[in-house]
Amino acid sequence: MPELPEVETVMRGLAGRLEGRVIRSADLRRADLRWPVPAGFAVRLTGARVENFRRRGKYILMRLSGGDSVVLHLGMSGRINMIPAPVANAVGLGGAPLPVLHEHLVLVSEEGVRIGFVDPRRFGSLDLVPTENEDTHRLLAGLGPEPLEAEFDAKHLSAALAGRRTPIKAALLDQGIVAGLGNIYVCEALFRAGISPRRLAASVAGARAERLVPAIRQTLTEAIAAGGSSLRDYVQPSGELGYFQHAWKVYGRPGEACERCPGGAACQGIDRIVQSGRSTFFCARTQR
DNA sequence: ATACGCCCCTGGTGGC
DNA sequence: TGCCACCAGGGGCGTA
Repeated sequence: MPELPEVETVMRGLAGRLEGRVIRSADLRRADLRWPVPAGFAVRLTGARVENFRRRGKYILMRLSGGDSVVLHLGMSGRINMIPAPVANAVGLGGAPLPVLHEHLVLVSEEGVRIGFVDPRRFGSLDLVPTENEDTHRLLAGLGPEPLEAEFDAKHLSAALAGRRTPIKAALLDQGIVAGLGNIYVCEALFRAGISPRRLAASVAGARAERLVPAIRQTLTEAIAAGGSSLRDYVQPSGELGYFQHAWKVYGRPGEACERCPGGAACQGIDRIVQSGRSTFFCARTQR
């Protein structure tokens, strides 16, 4: 599921409820995620105060008093369930909370806010790293620049793509080139930039990179403003749906006319192809 | 160094 | 109704 806009939305939701709060209990129910969750994980969280959050690419970092940062990745199917503190003396129908399938970590704050990390496919991960060394964590060390920061510009992108003989689609999915893009937003950004996903990455350096950088920025910024895209299982921590999926211009819309092809005979509609095993959606007429 | 399959895992959907 | 193939927002790893 989650690409940069969804991860950002999840992080903001967590920050709103947890920042400055103390974790009363941490219950790790499964440790066999993408990688084994380290021994003692839950103990290190229990009693710690949540200082603040940071997002790096698709990773959420939760900084704790005591010097640890939790490194959370949502994988393909990860999400956060957040239940506000129960009203005093409230009696639920039937009492006991419904068991949540695939809920691997449950945190309860001192105020009684309940945070659940749910991840059916278990491609997500949980780890700890000293806050002062966050960026040296093995999963973060190789990440490219943040696409919404100033450091990400056409000059940097051109340099990163130089000599790359792989399709631009694959290059943009490479988190070492730029951090946070996934299958949906790469398709959308390439459409906006008018660049074919099949074009060799090296040939995007230059004028096309000048178009691609703002296209990526705009796509991500608009998606964050919409609360991300809700597909299948993605919801904001509050349970609200993101609505950016309604703004997709090519992703998931094979056969439809693209908005830049007003019904002309030259337009064959939005194409779906497979690149490195994953679906790519694009307009063959307007993306070159 | 780069690039491409394969694999990890569960669940939903659509065809027969 | 049942079964099965295929698809899904990620990404590390082994191999060529």
